[in-house]
Amino acid sequence: MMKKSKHPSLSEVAKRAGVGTTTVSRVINGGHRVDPKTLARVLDVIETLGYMPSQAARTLKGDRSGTIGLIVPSIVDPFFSSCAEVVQSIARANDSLLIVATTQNDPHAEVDDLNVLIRHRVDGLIIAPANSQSKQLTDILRRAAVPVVAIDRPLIHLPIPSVVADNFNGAYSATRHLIDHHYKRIVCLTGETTLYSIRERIHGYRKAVESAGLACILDTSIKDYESAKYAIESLFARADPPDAIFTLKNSTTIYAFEALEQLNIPVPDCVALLGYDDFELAATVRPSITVVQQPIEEIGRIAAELLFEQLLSVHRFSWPTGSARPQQVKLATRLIRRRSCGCPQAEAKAERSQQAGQRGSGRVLRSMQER
Amino acid sequence: MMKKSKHPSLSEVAKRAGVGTTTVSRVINGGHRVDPKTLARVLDVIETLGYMPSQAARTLKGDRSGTIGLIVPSIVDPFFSSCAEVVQSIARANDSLLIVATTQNDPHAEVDDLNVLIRHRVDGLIIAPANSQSKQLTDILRRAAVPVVAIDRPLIHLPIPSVVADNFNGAYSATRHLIDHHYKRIVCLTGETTLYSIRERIHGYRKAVESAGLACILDTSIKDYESAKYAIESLFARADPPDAIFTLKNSTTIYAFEALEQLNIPVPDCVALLGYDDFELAATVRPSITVVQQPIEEIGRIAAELLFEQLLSVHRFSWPTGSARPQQVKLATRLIRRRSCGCPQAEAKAERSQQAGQRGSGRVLRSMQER
DNA sequence: CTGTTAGCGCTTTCAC
DNA sequence: GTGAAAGCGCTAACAG
Repeated sequence: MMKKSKHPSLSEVAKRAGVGTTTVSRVINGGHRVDPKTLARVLDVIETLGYMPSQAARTLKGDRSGTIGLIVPSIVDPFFSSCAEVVQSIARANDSLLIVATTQNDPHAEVDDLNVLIRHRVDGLIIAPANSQSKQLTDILRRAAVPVVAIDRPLIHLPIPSVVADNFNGAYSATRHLIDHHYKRIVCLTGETTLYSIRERIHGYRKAVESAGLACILDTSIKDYESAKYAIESLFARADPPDAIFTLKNSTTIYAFEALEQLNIPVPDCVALLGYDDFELAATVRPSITVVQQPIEEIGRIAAELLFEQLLSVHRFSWPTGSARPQQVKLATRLIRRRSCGCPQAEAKAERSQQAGQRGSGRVLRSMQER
Repeated sequence: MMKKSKHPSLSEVAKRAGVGTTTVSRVINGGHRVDPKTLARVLDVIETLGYMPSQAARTLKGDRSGTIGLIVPSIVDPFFSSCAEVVQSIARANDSLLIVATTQNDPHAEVDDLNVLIRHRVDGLIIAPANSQSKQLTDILRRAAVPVVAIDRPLIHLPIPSVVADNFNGAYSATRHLIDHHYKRIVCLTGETTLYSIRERIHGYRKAVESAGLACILDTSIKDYESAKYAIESLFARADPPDAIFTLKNSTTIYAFEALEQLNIPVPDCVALLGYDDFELAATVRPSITVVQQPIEEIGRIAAELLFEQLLSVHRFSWPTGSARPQQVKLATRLIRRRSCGCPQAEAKAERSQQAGQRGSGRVLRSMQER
């Protein structure tokens, strides 16, 4: 004979304990104002039955669902998995579960994910929008009236807070660094030019080279190792090969590094390499790679904190105090100087402690507020 | 005047459309057996109101919650984030959301997470248990009667399916490979010896060295770069330094690699290095690192498929057909020969295509079934 | 084809 | 301290 149903319900507990449902409810919510003897008995029944309150019922009753959603392009991408980890831990600290949905930067998938999450009545949402100006996305968000924080890429057309890195200045000062090294032909390699972050970086690069009177050599065709190798090969086949390469994305940096090695083009002697976004082995490969480091965990942490701030205030007041809320947080990046740009070798030991020490040191650059 | 409530309900839609709730319900569930004109009207109202059915209500009503849980040590760990990504995509294909919870291998956190997920009535669960033989964990799982699949580490004391890599043979043949290179003093470096996977690898290593009549030199103290460096330093300060190092974990491999470089111990000339678990730049660093590659995505994919198989069959029958279900899937690993073990350099181009080609080629070694 | 109705499991007045 | 009862939003019998 098998027990058909799945989970015991509160009323079953009440029955078995010989009390009313109210009492059981009180017990599982802290056990205040319950007679110690009753309390003990109810707890005992709960234990025996293995009772677990149904979040579905609670949610239906009007409570929060106890979940927040995270919509990102990918979860294998170290940038977003780091964010996810931080967000998850903050969610846990706020008694919430994290639902992760990935979009591969496909606006269609993004809208789908968003709708599903709304059906699930997530209490809040953190999203790295594939398209910063998607009308459809903002429409849904506006209607759902669910607290949202955008990360990595702001969401325009809508007064919602966002936490992003200062892509423009990160790229600008990186390029400046190359210029200071007296490189004259600095090429910029990238792909995914539809993304806000990449665009900002391109602007930073362009601003730097142009104001230095240098040529803006931009190749936006990099999609994989093959295209990177092809691009580099072509560049070096020309009469005026570049003397520095600035890659705007983690994977592009790696592709370029491998291609240069494959093509026997010495770095930094023949060409310098500087990448946007740090990665685990950037200091270990030879030559070590100079990069623009983003305060990834800070982004996740601040976004999550901003979100739960909203959640709590929404709980208290029906609408947040008149104070300006939608903050646009922009975090400073750091240039990590290693060998590939031509800088003298940093002592590895030093870099290690340096890396450890700067954890979570991303500073808030600007924190404008406006409705 | 601000609208107080949040989401419109089905009955509001019904009222506005001048129909009964059943009709609306039918509409949002495919719109079958509904008069086209009524259908259109209802859809219109839904559109206007921005109505989104409440999953909470559906779940309460007895439907599946449309969520599955994933409990892993960490989400930044490439191994688990890869699993997560695959699982998420399969979940989506089955109209389910993925809730991710991380434990940092802390059994306490694990139990907490599990309980919360059960409260949320996840339809199924994929878990990489911190402790394969946790009584508490198995008790909860048994009672909750929620479909579960274990990954990376099996869950004993309970007849649930698991999908793991063949750690023993992976480590065994890796060690054999070093032995075939005529190394005589093969040291094994690791930490986290409480984990099933690590233990299996140690067994594989031990079996190989012992049956070859070599010494078993095991250092289980590696926790970070410092400890790795210290261990290696100590080993080489001895009269009989090792001529090969076998690291059992991704991070350990990297620490060892960096420490060797730091200590100016040439690889593979002075000492060979072989690591368990492949990583992105293993082929790019110099020397490139020979590793045991695990079929990570396969693990995630098979686990998710196994899980949804259970979910579907549970739906049909109240209990799965008498056939043996709890499969213990063990997937073969591959030894990727690169330079650090002393093998001649593989042509990089070849490795690239090789890597691409072998994606998802993890073969099922054994697939035993037993109640 | 369509409406009425009875709960799903829980919280929450409001009485006792 | 405690219980009875009214829903939260939805689905699924049952009637029509």
